[in-house]
Amino acid sequence: MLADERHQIIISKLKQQGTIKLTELIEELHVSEATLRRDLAQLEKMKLLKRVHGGAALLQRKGFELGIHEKVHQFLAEKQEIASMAASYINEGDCIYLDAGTTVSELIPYLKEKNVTVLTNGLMHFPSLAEYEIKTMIVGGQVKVSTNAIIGSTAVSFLSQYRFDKCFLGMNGIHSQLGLTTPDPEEALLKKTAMQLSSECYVLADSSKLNEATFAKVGDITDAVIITDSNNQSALEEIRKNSKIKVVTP
Amino acid sequence: MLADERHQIIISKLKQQGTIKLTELIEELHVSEATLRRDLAQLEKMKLLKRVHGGAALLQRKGFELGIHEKVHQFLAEKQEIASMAASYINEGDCIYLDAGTTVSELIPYLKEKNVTVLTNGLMHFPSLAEYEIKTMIVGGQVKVSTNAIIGSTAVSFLSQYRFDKCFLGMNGIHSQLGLTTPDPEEALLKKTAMQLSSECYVLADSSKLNEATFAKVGDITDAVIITDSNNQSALEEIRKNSKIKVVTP
DNA sequence: TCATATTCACTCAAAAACAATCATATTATT
DNA sequence: AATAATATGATTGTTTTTGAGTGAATATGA
Repeated sequence: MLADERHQIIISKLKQQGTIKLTELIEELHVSEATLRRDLAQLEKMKLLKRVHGGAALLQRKGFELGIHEKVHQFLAEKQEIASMAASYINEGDCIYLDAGTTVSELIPYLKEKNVTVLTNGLMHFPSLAEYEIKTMIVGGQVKVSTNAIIGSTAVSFLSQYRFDKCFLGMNGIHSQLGLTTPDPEEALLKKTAMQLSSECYVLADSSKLNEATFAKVGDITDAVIITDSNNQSALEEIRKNSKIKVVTP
Repeated sequence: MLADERHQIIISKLKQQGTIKLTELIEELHVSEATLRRDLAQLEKMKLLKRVHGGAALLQRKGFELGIHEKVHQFLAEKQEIASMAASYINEGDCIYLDAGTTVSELIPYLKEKNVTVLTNGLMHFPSLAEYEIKTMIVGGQVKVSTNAIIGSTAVSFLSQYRFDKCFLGMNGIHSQLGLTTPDPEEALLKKTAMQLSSECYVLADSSKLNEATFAKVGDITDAVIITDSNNQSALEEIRKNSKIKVVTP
């Protein structure tokens, strides 16, 4: 077995389970302990993992991938369905704004064939955008570490130099009376700005966000097309009355 | 069997399995080891695969993690020494600009205790900056996928809204007559802009860059303090004459 | 705290893979 | 057909990878 192959297996197993024992790897790959140790040492040097006593662990940097591990898998199926529907609204050559957030992330795989230009404030989207070779611009400004989003007044004024065919936003609260809300006022302002600059606005949110409200208001529910799933029928009916809402069916 | 035929088989098998062993190919194609080695060397040169010990692997240029890593390890010890010296020039509370590039990356661990504010155009720095919880701003603009750097006119005009105490730049060529150079004119322009906006400029480059020149000129060697290692004495003497150069000793 | 059991880092020798060279075979050109 | 250009295969010595053995370092449980 090639060393490179071993490395790939180690990394993929790590990503699956978060940590891995040396003994486990010995059994599975049928190579000596010394070799595996060398492999781990190399991979550590490449900053692909961190060695711990007895094996290795993912290095959870607060950069690109953090938080993802907990959040990303929640409602993953729903998020993918939602993203798939959202993608159907995109036309060839559109210029679109992608908000930070995990639901919006799921939209990226659909973008390649649409040949779009993307502006985003979500640093976590970048690896994926690069993978699909999508023409990308990044909003300049201050980085909010906890969400890997770029926010602040600089970001707002940067954003206002552009116009978009469509914007795709994540949202924490969608309420029939209280409108679209998100906890951080800075983020709210950026979302609001993006909406004003876009011909069409889409809010992507799983149904757990329906009939919820958080601190800072972004806009009214009529300001955007809301795309969500059907796992929260009671809330859906409430909101359906007076909004442009699209519901994906599983 | 035609050479071209072999090449196609190699590539298709690679795409199937991700990696391939040389011994495997020998058995399957019934040609000598030497020939296959030559084949792999050629295909590698055409960037259709990457040779690894024992065979070959697909080169995954996807996103971040790989591709860069080959470079990361070259001269790593030197880069760390250089970064360490560069760090000694930083004062508490400085506002600094960090250029994209692997050498500059090594500077980041030293920044935490200095309590600096960082503006950078290097997306690859972000995970590390986040890890050390450094106050960070990102330059807005177009992303150049191959280097994960933000460049272009937007980036330049974004940059010019700021002033820095120090800037730390990577550089591809440092030549006593031809000055500081880098292959991409867009990147050169951004570096140049950063230098004009900074009170003090530092160029971080291992000694393999000395007495080399590439396409686009950034400035003269007197425009910045050059920090390099001592592994290229002949080039050092040439440059030492008329520049502010600092040499780290291993 | 101590004793025990893992786990670790290091060295060394064997094996595998490597690059370089040269002789031979194949193909192209005149 | 003769020659040149290229591709191939065998041989060589060198480098890299590997696995086993050793003692030191670290965790675990009494």
